[in-house]
Amino acid sequence: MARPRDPQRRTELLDAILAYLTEHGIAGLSLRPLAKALGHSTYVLTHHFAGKDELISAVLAHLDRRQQERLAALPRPGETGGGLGDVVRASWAWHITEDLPMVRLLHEIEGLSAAGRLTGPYVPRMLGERAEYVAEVLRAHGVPADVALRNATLLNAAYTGLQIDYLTTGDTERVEAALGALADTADSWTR
Amino acid sequence: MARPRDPQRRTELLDAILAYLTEHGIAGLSLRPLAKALGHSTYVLTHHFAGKDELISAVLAHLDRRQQERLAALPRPGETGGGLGDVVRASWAWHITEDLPMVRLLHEIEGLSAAGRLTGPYVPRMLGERAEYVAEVLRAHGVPADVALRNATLLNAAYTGLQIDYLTTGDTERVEAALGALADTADSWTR
DNA sequence: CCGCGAGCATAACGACCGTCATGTGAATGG
DNA sequence: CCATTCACATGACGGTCGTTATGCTCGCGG
Repeated sequence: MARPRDPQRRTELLDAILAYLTEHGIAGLSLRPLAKALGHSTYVLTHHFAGKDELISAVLAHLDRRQQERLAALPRPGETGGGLGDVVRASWAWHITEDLPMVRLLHEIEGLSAAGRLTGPYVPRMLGERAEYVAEVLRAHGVPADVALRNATLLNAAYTGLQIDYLTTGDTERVEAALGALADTADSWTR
Repeated sequence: MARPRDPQRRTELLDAILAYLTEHGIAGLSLRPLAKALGHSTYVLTHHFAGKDELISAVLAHLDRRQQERLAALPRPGETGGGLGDVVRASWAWHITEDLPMVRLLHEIEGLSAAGRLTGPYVPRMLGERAEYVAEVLRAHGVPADVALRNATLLNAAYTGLQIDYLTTGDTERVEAALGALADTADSWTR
């Protein structure tokens, strides 16, 4: 036996690919420009991943993992402490000011997935994990399980829709007024 | 002078193209398969539209027009008559049972537009027209203009997000419970 | 009824696509 | 230290892409 495989290489590549995708999108992805941006030949991509389709699946899985970490790092307002609206407001501020390219990519992916143009379990899984986070917070505040699930679904849907609205129209004032109302509603659920 | 141009041809083509796009998506659009589906050669497309980019712009403009007609045909609940929630429930039922492929296409387009991968004024304009319809209904019920705009934004965002959730996860029960709550909220604004 | 232009097919162009066989060098377990 | 395996570049493959030059047909205005 000789030279063992480097188990980190794949993750490094996925991080670099993800960074590339946040700037160039995923819909018209082409392997040659991607490889060039990574400073390699296209063979690196077909070697570590079986082909383009498998690469995209791996990227979605990686993205799912990264979003899970993001959720886990979020404050989990219990029966004491701040409300859910604070999480909404803080998330919005972070997304808009620090993480816009990634948010754009996520909405491109969600749109393609909703259109049935992206298969695999990762996108529905990401939606489910977000819903579960919110529902858990609501239940911790004594909200019955079915109401918690319904309101979590509604809150996430509205948040997503407002992001799309903002990204599409750029109308900060109108969208952030609506976001304020949404955050207030979320607060009213946890008080 | 001879044979005058047929002014209907372009609209006929756009309708046929739109029908094709609802089944095959717009992200990976290729002229050859599209032309074949129309029963023509690709030259029909480059002849009536300057090129692929202009064709897509024309399709988006056409789609915008079709959506305007849809909005105009919607009931306009005034100070008397049914509430806004009824419109929400009826729209949902129609979208899910009769117009799913078009809804899929619209979300693919919105996602691409939010990601900045689709230029032109048509997608933001469509969002604006939907918002204006809802805001107008709210104002007709005596809601102050700024509140009407804010709630219209919120309602449309939530509706869009719920559609994406449903299209992605297929979880009818959970999403329709949330839709019910949303429709009830909309009713409470117009009573 | 003639001629012209609209509508369209055909076929070719160069560019780019994803994939893969082959070759090379470096690293490591035995 | 050597056999082996990984990591990667190179270059070619058949295929598809958007676009366009050329030419035919057919329907209307004069």
